Parts: sequence; C-alpha cells; structure tokens
Amino acid sequence: MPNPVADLRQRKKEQTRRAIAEAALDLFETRGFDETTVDDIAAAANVSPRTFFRYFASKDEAVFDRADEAQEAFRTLLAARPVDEPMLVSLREIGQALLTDEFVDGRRLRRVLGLVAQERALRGRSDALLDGIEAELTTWAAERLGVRATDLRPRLVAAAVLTARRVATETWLESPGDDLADHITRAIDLLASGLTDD
Amino acid sequence: MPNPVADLRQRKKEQTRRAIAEAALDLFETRGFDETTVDDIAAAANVSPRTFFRYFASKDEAVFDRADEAQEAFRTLLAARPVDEPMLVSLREIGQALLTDEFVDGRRLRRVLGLVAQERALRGRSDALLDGIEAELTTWAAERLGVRATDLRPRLVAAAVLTARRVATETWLESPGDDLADHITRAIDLLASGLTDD
DNA sequence: CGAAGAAGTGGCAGCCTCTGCCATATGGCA
DNA sequence: TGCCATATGGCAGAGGCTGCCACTTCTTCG
Repeated sequence: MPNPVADLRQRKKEQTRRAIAEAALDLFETRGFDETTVDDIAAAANVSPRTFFRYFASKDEAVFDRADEAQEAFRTLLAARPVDEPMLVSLREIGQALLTDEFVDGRRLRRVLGLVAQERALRGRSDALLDGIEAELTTWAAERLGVRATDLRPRLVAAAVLTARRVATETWLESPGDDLADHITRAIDLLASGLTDD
Repeated sequence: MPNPVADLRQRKKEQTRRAIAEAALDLFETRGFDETTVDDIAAAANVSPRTFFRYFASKDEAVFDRADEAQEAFRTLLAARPVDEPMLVSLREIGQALLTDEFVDGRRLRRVLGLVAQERALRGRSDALLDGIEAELTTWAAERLGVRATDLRPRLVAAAVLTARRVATETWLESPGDDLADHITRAIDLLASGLTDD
C-alpha cells in the first residue's frame, strides 16, 4: 500500500486538476465565460478536451474547484462559535474569518466571488453549492433557536445571511479599494437592525 | 391598418406560442426537464425545432412564458403604495395582493412554481427573472430612502424581501392547507424585527 | 525484475442546445 | 390577382457533453 501523499498518480492528478481550474479561472476573467470554450481551457492546461470532462462535469464546475474545502472550513468555524453568541454576530465573524487566508485561499475566493457576481451563467452552480451551505446553516440556526429546522425562522436566518453576503459582494465589486469583509459586516448588521437606519 | 386583436397573424403567433409553452410544461412535468428535448416539444406543438427557438431563446424559457405580465402587475402595485408607508409594510401588502388571482393565472403559476422547485435546471432562469424585479425593487427602495440605488441598504432591502418570499414559499409548500400570504407576511415581519423573536 | 493489472489520457463518433442563412409558404393589401 | 411582409422550415455548424475503445503510464505482485 503506497503512501497516498507521495503517490505519483495522485500528485499528477492533483496537478492536472489545478492546471485546468486555474486556466479556466484565468480565461473566464480575461475573456468572459461565454467567450471561452472548453477547448480553450483544455489547450491552456495542456490536456485534451476529453480529459477536461473527466475532472469537471461541466464548464462552470471548474470555477468551483475545491469548493468543498471552503464549505468544510465554514462548517468548522460554525461549530466553534459559542452557543450563547447572537447568531448574526457569529455569522458576521465567520464571514470575515473565511477571508483571512487562514482556512481557504482568500485570494482565490475573492476572484471566484467576483467572477460569479459578474457572470450570470455561473450563478446556477454557485447557488447549487450555496444550497448545501444554506441547509447546514438552517440546521445550525434551528439548534440555536431551539426549534425545528423546517420552521420559517431558522430558514430565513440562513437564507437572509447568504443573501447579505451576495449583495455585499456586489457592492464591494463597485468600490475598488474597499475590503469585502467590511461590506459583509455592514450588510449583516443591517439585517440585525431590521433593515432600518443604524 | 388591421385591428391588432383580430389580426390573423397575431392570433396564430399567440396560438403557436401557447402551444409550445403548454407542450413544454406538460412534458417537463411528466418526463422531466433533462429527459425532454427541444425536438420533443416542437413535435408535440406541431412546429419545427427551428421555430421553437424563434419563440423562446432557450429550452427553459418556455416555462416562463408571460412572466412579464406578473412583473408588470408587481410594478403597478409598487407604484401605487403611499410614499410615507414603511417599505416592508408596502412589500408585505403587495405580496398578499399578488396572490389574489386578480393579476395572474394562479393555476398555471402553481404548476410553474412546483416545477421550478423540483427541477434545479430551471432555477437559473427563475433567478434571472427575479433579478429584474430585484433591480426595480432596489430603485424603488432607494427613492424611498433618499439614497442612491447603488448603496448597500436599498439593495439589501430588495434582495432580502425576495429571499423572504422564496423561503416563505418553501415552507408553504410543505404545509398543505396553509395560506401562502401568511407565510410571506410572517417572513417579512421577521425581517423587520431583525430576525429576532417577535 | 518483469508481467499483469489498474489508472490516466486521447481520439472519435454522436447527441443535444442554439444560431445563421436561405428557401418556401402564408397572410395582408392594393 | 399580384406584390410585399412575415412566419416557418430545412440545413449546416459551433459548442457542451458522453460513451467507447485504444494507448500509455504507473503500481503491484509473483
């Protein structure tokens, strides 16, 4: 039984996957999603188009490479918050922590978030991933609230926070120089205040 | 100048469009979205595949035939609310008014909502349509608030309310017998209270 | 160490979505 | 009836995506 870490095949696969994902992200950013073909990506990553689809089921999926890691980090951070902390405070803190490069590649995460905000075609897959996070968030909120996960409130808490993140990302994109974390904090604080004046 | 209503061409076009939309909805419901090809729909509607794309730019678009009517109704209701009314109250009232079958075809709307809930592939176009509504809502909120439409707050108000509608619809679907309007009202009230206890 | 097997890759044919182009059919109008 | 505008159909082709088969490259084990 070979060492999984040192396994040559695993390393080459990882390398190939990264190459494809990077090529896709680069091309989508510079040329646009629709204007980039799978053949383009494959050529830039030095693989055949057929191989592209062995790593990613669809063109848009390449953007969300390793999204499960971010979700895992999110899950861990969520579980680590004190039980008596206000929910929106917990979520605000997590929103910032996720962008600190400590858990995920914050640099890349920002690129992906920016790209998704700009390319409508990527929203679908993004939402599919967020649905998973929203489900976990709902369960978490239900526990904090002591109610069932099918109730309206925990679901709305989960959905509203993710919406706040989305809107914050959009405003952040239009304000060069700003820190995304600040926008997210402001958005969540607005939610906590019932969308009224601070 | 012929009467536009009695115009034979217009009537035939309308007829063809409806035939395609109905065939698509029927087939998607019975066979599933992915398992239905454009050729199937075209055949069921007695048109050529090429003609299908003259009426709908994509396969999923056929589901949302006449969605602009609902948006128009929304727009009208929005403009009719008193300027000094709290935003979330206005939106709560509109949410209820839109469900009175006075403005849209409730029967078909139910089918579409059910289909969208079941078929992930349809979420994309659904969201695209909601983006248009969100944009109008943002403009409206910005005016009410006396700020620019690019500010975080009006955008968040618009996005959060639509999210509340989505979550309310989901909980409503799981509670047979309930009134959707009640769920929406509760969701919006929750937003107004900062997602805390009532 | 060398053969057998497993795994990664490429090429090819083919289906499906969607578009441009041109030909044909049909309704509208003088 | 004959002309024009428009609706429709057919066809070719690009691009996304999949199944299948062949080839190469590790990995394993006798």
